[in-house]
Amino acid sequence: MTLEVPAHRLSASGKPAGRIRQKNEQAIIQAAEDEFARHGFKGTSMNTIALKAELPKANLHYYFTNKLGLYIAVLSNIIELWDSTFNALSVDDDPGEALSQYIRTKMEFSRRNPQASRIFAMEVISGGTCLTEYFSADYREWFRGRAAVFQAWIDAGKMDPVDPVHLIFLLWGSTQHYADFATQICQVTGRSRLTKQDMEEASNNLIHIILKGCGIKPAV
Amino acid sequence: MTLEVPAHRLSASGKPAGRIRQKNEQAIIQAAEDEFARHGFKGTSMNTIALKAELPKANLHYYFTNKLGLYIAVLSNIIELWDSTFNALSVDDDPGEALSQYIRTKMEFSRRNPQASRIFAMEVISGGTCLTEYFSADYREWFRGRAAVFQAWIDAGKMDPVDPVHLIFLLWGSTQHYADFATQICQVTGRSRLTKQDMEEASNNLIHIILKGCGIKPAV
DNA sequence: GTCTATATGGTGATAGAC
DNA sequence: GTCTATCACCATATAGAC
Repeated sequence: MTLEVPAHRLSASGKPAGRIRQKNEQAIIQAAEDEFARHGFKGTSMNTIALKAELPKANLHYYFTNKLGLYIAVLSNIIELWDSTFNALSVDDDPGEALSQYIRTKMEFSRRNPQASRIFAMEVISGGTCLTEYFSADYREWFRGRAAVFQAWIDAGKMDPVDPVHLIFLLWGSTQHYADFATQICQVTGRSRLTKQDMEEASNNLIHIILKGCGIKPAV
Repeated sequence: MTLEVPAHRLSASGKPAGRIRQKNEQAIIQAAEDEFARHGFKGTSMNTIALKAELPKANLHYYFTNKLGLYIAVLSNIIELWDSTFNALSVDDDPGEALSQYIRTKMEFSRRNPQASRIFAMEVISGGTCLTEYFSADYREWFRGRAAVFQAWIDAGKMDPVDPVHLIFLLWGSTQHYADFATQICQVTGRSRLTKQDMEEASNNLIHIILKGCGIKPAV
């Protein structure tokens, strides 16, 4: 369920990477995340990334061969974190408890890694051509497995018979909105940034509406 | 509540535009929408737009002076349509009726104008620097007015005391998700595109969960 | 392993012929 | 009003010195 790490991410010999390499690669990926989140793939220049990483431009090509390789490396870094929260949901959980926890975790993730969420969003919005490999048959299978958890809760009479697929989209859409559209949210609410408290209030509201809307008994 | 139309959108004399001009400008804006939605502002080249519009590249500069002017023209075209649906909500409406109608309208808009939604999304995600003028004090005032409608419904005991501001974000986020993340939705569900029927099912699910979640009596 | 210097092609924009 | 020809610049990428 992760993007395959491209061959050129390994050191030329195939041995584990050295200290300098690790440090430099990390600095480059960090800088690239900032730039890709703000300008997308095509809109980002290797030069800007190099300046931000405080490394010669040619080094980026040394570590990642080309721009696409760097972009894929950034994306795979992100996606590894991404689905893990959603994997925590299990048939045996209490729906109210599990969903509340999921929403809080996802919102906290949105608060701490807004750029990760934004890069993923921009990639999908612009057609997701770099993710075709990721959005494979495996991914569909994984998604069906996740939807099956909700179906099991429905069959057990623990929640209303809503469509599990659309419920997942509601969960994803409503939580990611706080990372991706933070600029708009700040503007209309007159804030300069979303605080931890803002996000907790948002979580509480989402939990109230979604749980009640699905006929789920709230967690105690 | 609309972006000011730049002076250069008027013909040089200030008179209404001629037929050829109107036709060419429309073709350019249409082509620009496609490209900006796929590659963002920086990632889009005037050349690509010109090729898609089947016009000489220099014509774009003739009609819109520069790239930013064209982008703003596209954005203002979009935003005019955008808020109009949300303005329809009024204190005197029945909440169940009005919200159901709003969700359906918004989803139908997402289905018919996915690119519009995506350009707006990418602009906001990447910082919204071109929208600072639009996200003005006026916009905050307008937003507060919209939130007040929900507050009035709450005060009248027609719905639960949820936070109106977060409810608006839930409405925006959950409906736009179907336009912006259509690629991901199609991949996980194994569809090639979202049909009218898909969107109606999605609307029904959203309406069920959100109305019930807010303690609103469903429309008859 | 690292970085300077450079090749090659695409970018936004414009001058000036029609 | 419209479009051809061209500018100055910046993009990605690489060759080769250290």
